Amino acid sequence: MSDTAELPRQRHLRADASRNRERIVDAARTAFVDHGPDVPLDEIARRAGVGNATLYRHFADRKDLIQQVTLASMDRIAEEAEAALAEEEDPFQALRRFVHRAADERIGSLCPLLSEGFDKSDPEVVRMRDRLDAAILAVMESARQAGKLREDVAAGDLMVALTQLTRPLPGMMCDGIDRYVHRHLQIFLDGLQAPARSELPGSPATFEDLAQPQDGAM
Amino acid sequence: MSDTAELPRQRHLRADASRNRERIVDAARTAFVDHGPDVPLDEIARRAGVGNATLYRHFADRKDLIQQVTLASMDRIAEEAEAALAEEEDPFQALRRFVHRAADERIGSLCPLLSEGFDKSDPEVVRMRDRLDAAILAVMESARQAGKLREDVAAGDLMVALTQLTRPLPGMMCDGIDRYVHRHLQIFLDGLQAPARSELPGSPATFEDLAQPQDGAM
Amino acid sequence: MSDTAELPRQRHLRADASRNRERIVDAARTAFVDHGPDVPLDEIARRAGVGNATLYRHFADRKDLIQQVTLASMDRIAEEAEAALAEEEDPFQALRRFVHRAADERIGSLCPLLSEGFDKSDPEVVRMRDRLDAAILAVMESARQAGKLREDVAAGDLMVALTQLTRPLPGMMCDGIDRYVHRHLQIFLDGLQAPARSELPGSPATFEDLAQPQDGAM
Amino acid sequence: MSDTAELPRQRHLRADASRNRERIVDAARTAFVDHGPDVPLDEIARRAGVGNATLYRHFADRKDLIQQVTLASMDRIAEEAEAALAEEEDPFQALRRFVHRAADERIGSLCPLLSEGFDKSDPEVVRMRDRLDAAILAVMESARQAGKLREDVAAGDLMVALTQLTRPLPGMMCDGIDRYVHRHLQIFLDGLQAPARSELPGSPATFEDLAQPQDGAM
DNA sequence: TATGAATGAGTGTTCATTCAT
DNA sequence: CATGAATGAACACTCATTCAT
Repeated sequence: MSDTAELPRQRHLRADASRNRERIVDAARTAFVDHGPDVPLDEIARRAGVGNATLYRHFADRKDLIQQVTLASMDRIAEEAEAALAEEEDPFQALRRFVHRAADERIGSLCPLLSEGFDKSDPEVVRMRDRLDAAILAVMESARQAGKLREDVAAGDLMVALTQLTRPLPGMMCDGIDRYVHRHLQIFLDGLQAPARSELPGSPATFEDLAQPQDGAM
Repeated sequence: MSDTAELPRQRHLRADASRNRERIVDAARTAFVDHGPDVPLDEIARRAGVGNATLYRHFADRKDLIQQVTLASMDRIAEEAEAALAEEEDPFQALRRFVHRAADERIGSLCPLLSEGFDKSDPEVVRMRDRLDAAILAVMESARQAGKLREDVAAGDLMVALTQLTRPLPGMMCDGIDRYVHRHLQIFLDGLQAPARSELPGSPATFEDLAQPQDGAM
Repeated sequence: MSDTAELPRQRHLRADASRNRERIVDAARTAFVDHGPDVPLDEIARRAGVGNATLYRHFADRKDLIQQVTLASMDRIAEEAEAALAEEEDPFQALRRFVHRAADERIGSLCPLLSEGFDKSDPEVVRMRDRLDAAILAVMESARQAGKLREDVAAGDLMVALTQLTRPLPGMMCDGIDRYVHRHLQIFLDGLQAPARSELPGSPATFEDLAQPQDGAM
Repeated sequence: MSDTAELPRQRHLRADASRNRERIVDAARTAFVDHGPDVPLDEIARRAGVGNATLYRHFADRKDLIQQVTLASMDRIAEEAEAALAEEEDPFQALRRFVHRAADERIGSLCPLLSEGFDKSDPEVVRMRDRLDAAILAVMESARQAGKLREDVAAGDLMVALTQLTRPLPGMMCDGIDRYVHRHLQIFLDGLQAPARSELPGSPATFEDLAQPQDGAM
């Protein structure tokens, strides 16, 4: 009935069960942001106000939970990219807006989780990645067409740098790092602007590159 | 016989004990880089080829080990900064060189460790931080004097961004992230160049700011 | 017998969980008696027939377990004192009965545990101590009124001596010390009888004195 | 102090070695008194001002050290008994004096150590026990002959009670228990005086009984 | 279905004892 | 002979995951 059709894991989910699932995902994101990726699952369950076993009813294990949380985050970020492209007149300004909004989504505390044992072959993941890839590519391509974005960077470069620059420092309150995040992103964006002020080593990293564990490219 | 007067923890350290200490510190740095800051200490001991208790003879606990490893790394990085300033003609090129060399030192996998329960009042730490601060400030000031470095950034900005951009993604082979690190640093450096292409939010972060847990500045 | 409502730690405790808790407390008391206060908690769990983590679900740490075991023991001993006073005609005989019954409760292996890191400010402990204090005082006062108990002793004296004389010798089978316990208590009781046969050094120790870590009195 | 010829462990012991041995035994006794029988051997070595390995050169293991410390203590106590008998006119006063002096020797913190894995067949132990037995028996017999000591107690009773009443409470500073020790011993001695005020359960425990691990007697 | 409870495997840390200088 | 160093075997405690109500 409601538009949960976007993540139709289980077809017929009881109303309270569906609500529990939502709460767990939200609690997990918050917990990851606050205490890092090793936060006890019991803590997440506690924050969500459910028993620990309920968490396991919805998510097979920690990896699965991370997967779902990450998907939800990617969904939001893709929306940000799409909105930025649609609403901003200046293409490079759209890129700036997207980047800063993604930072506010705490993308840094979630995307690193991608790397652990993340199942990149999961169809859900593939679908979401493609969507996000497309959205970001669109923003970048628009800026590039306008001559505002340097030529030697690709979407993968942006995502990795964005992720890294917004990662919480372990043990440091999020407010600690937050003070710097937007400054550094702004500097990085300045570096992305055309004309390029230096030559980059290596080759542009596309989104697909992120999925490949091993790469000999240089 | 000039002893290693630089870190005179214990006066008379037996030759083999000293060798073990070195091996543990080395193994720890490698292990932190490979598996993150939560790597089991037993794993570190195993890599160092010593028993676990030997590790505890040299380092009171995980925090202490991190402290020592970090100090060793800061030492190396300070040297890099000093050497870059002394040997490079172009002041901004000195900054570039320092940043890329620091990345090769895996600074990203060590300095974040600063944030956890790091004892910032430790005299050794204070001394090393001051030295590193001075070295980086000298590089930056030189570049600034030459009109190559934007005005609205300070040493703390550089250190945090450098740290973040070089952090290993947990679980990802180091080679994975390494592919991007130097590209991103180069972009960031481009963003640092004068003239500034945008206005930065917040205020420049000095080295001292990094030591303060709570800051209301924005 | 005290009703179980006296220790309503958790409101709704599942039947099996409650049974486990009981078994752990019992196993702990036995283990403390058999192997002293440093017996591995795993051993206690093993005796109770539960996993080690189950023990930690019920008791935060060793201190907590000791606290609970001690409380249970104090409860039983207080009952003994109350019963002795109520049922024995001869007041000094009531004292003798209480002392010997307390010995059978293995009080010696538990009350010493009071001294370590025992949280004397715990409301449960305070309440129980006050109850035990009142019960013993009543017995002693009754005997004193009858002119059977020497004047220069207080409840603290009795408790400490009772505790010491009934402590198990580490490593000695309990039966080893048991052979002597009741003999020695009987002798001690004889020494407590009025008229006093000698003058005691120091001053009577009240129950409150036992709670004070430091005392200059002599 | 008895001449050192009594403990001719090693025939030709270098002067400094002999001094070290003494210091270790002394440190061990103090450490046992202060921190209980589980005090780390390194702590004892530290107090003695020697390396830990030196301790192992003199004593095979913890058990051996305990054995030697106990022997030294028994030696002192035997002397006290002999001196009391020789110097006091009133036989029961001799008993009182011996008991209080033995308490000052912290016998309680050492004799319990007898029970653990104590090698009772060690000739040294047998010899010392016989000597101590004889000394105490002499004191008691003297008092009994004078009609001052009740008939139904033996030397083993006295030693066990004396040990128990002078044991330090774990974790409680020694001064804590010290306040009570002499009071309780005095009461116990009063209970020992003839005429007996009650009938004792069981049978008198001789010194030999203490050596038997298993006893069905009652 | 949701839940509290149970559990075993894992980690940090200590300590008795052995080794090498 | 004396010592600092090394070590493996504990033990306390945690947590992801499974079980039973």
